Amino acid sequence: MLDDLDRSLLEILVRDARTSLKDLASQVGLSSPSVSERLRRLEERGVIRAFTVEIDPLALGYTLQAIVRIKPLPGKLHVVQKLIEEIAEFGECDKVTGDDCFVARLFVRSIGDLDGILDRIADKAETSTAIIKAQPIRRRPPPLGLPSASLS
Amino acid sequence: MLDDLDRSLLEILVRDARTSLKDLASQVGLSSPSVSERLRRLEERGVIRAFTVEIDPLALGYTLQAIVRIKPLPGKLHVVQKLIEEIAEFGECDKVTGDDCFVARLFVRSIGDLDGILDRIADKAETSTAIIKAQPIRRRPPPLGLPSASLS
DNA sequence: AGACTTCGGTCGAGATCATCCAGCATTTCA
DNA sequence: TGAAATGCTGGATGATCTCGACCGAAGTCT
Repeated sequence: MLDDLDRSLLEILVRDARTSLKDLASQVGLSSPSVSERLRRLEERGVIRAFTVEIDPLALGYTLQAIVRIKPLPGKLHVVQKLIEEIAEFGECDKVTGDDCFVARLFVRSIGDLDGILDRIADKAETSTAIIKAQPIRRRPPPLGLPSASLS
Repeated sequence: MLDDLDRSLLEILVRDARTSLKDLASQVGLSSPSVSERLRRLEERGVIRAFTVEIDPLALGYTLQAIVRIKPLPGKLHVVQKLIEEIAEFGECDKVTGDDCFVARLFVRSIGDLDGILDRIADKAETSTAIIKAQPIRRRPPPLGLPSASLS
């Protein structure tokens, strides 16, 4: 499904999505039209979901991040999910197995904001919040290697 | 610190990091050298942490994701943190307040892999794992608006 | 006030890059 | 075996980026 060249291209683009076709081409040993075509197909197939930019939340004034576990009250699941989606400060949300239904990441500018946002769901769900003190690993893709690399 | 033009540029780039300088320029109403200079400074200041590509984990064979809460045994904190960093399948890890010290995202290709990886830290930490069933919100940046938009 | 400096911007020319197209090698399959 | 499909290359052409020169507004110093 993905060959070595595709993987090399992805690896380079993960590090710098603005690498020119020419550079990509010379790094993987192809011509630029070939690279262009490969990227087009990777996007088309959905392997590449998006070219994007990673912004430092601090630069936008978000000095605090929290992981919030959210357990909607009976019958409130959909309302809560919709609410979460609408609150732009939620930067990520997963629906998981187990007692807490959602695990979400919240960006806030102050403890006050945190309180304000959690208040908005307080009557529809139980929440439990953990403030992020450090980020040992920031978002990174899973290993690009062949399906066998689990025992690194 | 960031003016409206910077914010517009970031907004465009979040959607497509490969937008050409010329397009950026015409969309925000500047010349391309100006845009180029602004991007350079945004990178230099660390506002832009990276231009990157978002890859569908499924395309790499990772059919399963889990959120793992990890509570190192007494004295094992640093060993555990190092271990997590070294295991490439951890796609994200935050150190948080509260009882569980780390909250991490794990990409795996199968339940077997999940078990294998958790085994590697089982003797150094208590873990509790929640399988991700759906992703209501995939990674997105916090609102780019001015510091006041918290009460959306 | 007037002169100087800095900062961020424009413009235009030359260099660089992306894209289009024709053509070629390889593979697949009836 | 031959036809079709695939994926590559190289070169021409048009688009884009970069660099230097210059400009004007705003702040600073005498």
